[in-house]
Amino acid sequence: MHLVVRRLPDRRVVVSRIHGADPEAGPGVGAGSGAGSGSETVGPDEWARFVDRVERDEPGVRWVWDDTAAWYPELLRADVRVTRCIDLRLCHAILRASIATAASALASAPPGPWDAPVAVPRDAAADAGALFDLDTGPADDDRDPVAEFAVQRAAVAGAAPDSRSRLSLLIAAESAGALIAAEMTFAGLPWDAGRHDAVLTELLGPRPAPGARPRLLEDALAEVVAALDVAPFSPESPGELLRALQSAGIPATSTRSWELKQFAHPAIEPLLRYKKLARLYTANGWNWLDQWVKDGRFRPTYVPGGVVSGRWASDGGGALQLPHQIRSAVVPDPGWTFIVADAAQLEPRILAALSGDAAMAAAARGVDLYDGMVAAGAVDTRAHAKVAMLGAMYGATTGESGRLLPRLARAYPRAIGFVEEAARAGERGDRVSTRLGRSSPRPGRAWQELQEQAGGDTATEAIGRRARTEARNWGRFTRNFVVQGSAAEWALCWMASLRTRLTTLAGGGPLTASAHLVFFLHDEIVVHSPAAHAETVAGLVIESAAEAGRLIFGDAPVDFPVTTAIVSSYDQAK
DNA sequence: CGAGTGTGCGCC
DNA sequence: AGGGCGCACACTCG
Repeated sequence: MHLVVRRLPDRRVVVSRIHGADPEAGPGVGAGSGAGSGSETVGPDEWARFVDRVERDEPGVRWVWDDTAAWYPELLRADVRVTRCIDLRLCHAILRASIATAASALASAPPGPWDAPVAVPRDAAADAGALFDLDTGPADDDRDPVAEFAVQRAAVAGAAPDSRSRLSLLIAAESAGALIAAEMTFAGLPWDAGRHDAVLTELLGPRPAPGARPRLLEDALAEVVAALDVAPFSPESPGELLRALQSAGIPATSTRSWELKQFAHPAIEPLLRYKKLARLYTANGWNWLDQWVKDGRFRPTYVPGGVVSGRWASDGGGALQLPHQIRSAVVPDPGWTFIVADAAQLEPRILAALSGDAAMAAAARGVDLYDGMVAAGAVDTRAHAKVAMLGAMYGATTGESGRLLPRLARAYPRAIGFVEEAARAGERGDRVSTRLGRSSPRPGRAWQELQEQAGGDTATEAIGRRARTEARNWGRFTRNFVVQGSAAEWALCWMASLRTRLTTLAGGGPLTASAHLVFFLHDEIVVHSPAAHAETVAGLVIESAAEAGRLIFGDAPVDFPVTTAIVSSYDQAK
């Protein structure tokens, strides 16, 4: 297996793999003939050194490859960093679905090898030869990255002028995100297993034998059984639990905690305690620790673009759902510290900027947007401001949030009108787009058929009701999509800007020898940094947030303040 | 017995 | 309630 390197204008370097017979006799770098003119081949043993040399000799180089997750971990293990890349797989997905490139050849082509998900070994780090042994996913022979890159550039070039610049930014940001995701997995989140064990022991009792319940869980269950005056049962089974509750006269219809909370019965408190502790035990207990924390690091796989809105997903260990209960186990190395930063009220600020609502932008001028709304007299309390805004962005129609909406719409007609319009578009079956041009998917076949049926002559009352419900459901999705997705773009730009600044600060050397990102959670980041650089890094985090706002919204008068905390464990932030 | 679905709950 | 996820477990189905 050899690697083919082809150079394009503008310091683009396209890399791909060749299967089958070697185009060159020996390893090393040579002028290739087998892979076409103007290309070089690089032997697998030379690959990391080759990239390192090009990065040094040709500043500003942008690597173009099919899938960052398949190329970059190998380089990181060799202490080689990449400054910029284009991740063709991620960008293909964006451009194929974007309304702004709907007329392109890329969008109108039938599904091809670039539409298939690429399987990457789950634990690439444990499998040193992974890069050269991939035998899953589409054959590389079917995926010519040079041709794909040309098709993608043509798609962007064919878009309307302001879409063009936004899509270019989106593509760069998405690709930078892929680099960051690989780097965060490589670095890992520093994790103190001893502290984690201490938290578990305090809350649950000592680690039980396999199959047994922890002592404090057992105690809570005994209290539940006594209070209900029933025979012992297994609360993990919703059926058994429901029967036990009902036999004690509690008219529960489900076993959800929020429903059980409303019943005044002595069994409820220990039952809720049981559920809380059981959750900790099963989701983030000793088994989780054994499985996910190795050598003082938690290394989840991040999945850039894993959510349709452009948010990241994660794979393994529930990285994006780390409960606050165990964040005290996230501890920096000796002599190092964490900078934890959080974008304050990101989504409502994004909405203010998206909609150009001057009144909401004014409320967003201060540190706390919700306080700003109260100060402007739009709502009476901060709690009301928050619940009303969240309701507006999520599409709440009833309850407190629904009642506050008219007031909000009077004070901020452009902002509320913006999300309402996104909802109407979804209800019609239209697609919507984020600020930079990521578009929502079309509703499914069943949805469209239902709407058509409801519009026909033979539609029954029941069909009409179902169609309207489904239309409103899809409208809530598109309503939220524009805000959530644009916020995800802001966060990508924030991280990408910060990554560049941290690289400059480091001035070279291995990734983990200087300040580096170790965690990302939608609107929050954690940097692991030598203690001496903490204040500097905090400053870079704030600069990067300002740059993200400028990149995406230009001179729109909306601030994106971030709170930064320099802490010696993750739970100390906020 | 394994695969798929539903429930409940953690995070934003 | 109302958007987006991942994961563990119970349960169902073939």
